[in-house]
Amino acid sequence: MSPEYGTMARMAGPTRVSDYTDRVLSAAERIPPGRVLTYGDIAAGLAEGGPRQVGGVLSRYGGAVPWWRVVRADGRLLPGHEQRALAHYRAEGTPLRDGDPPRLDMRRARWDGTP
DNA sequence: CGTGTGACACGTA
DNA sequence: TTACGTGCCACAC
Repeated sequence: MSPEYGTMARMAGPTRVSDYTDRVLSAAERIPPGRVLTYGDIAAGLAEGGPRQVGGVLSRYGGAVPWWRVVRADGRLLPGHEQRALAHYRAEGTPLRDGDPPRLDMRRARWDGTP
């Protein structure tokens, strides 16, 4: 078992993280390996908040979930984490458009939501 | 209660 | 193709 992000997040302080944070992290966790969702996709799926809110949550709690599966709509890798993300993508077989710099092949990597 | 700030999205040049 | 402006929405000051 994979320890859940919530374990630490909820126990992190006197006041538990907002439900919104909970939902965002849950959404990120259910993205299958080899697939990705954009910040906007998650925001739309939650029907709450926007892409920037999702990004904000991931920036703070991303370390507890597969953050590399949540990407920008243009397919560019997260600045400052390109190598880390790339390693995961290659390991999971996530569709990439090799080049310089390498980018995600959003057309094929984007998860339609069906497991 | 106004202003600034983001791991964003999208249209336009 | 990249760069910039505008819209967006929750949150800290």
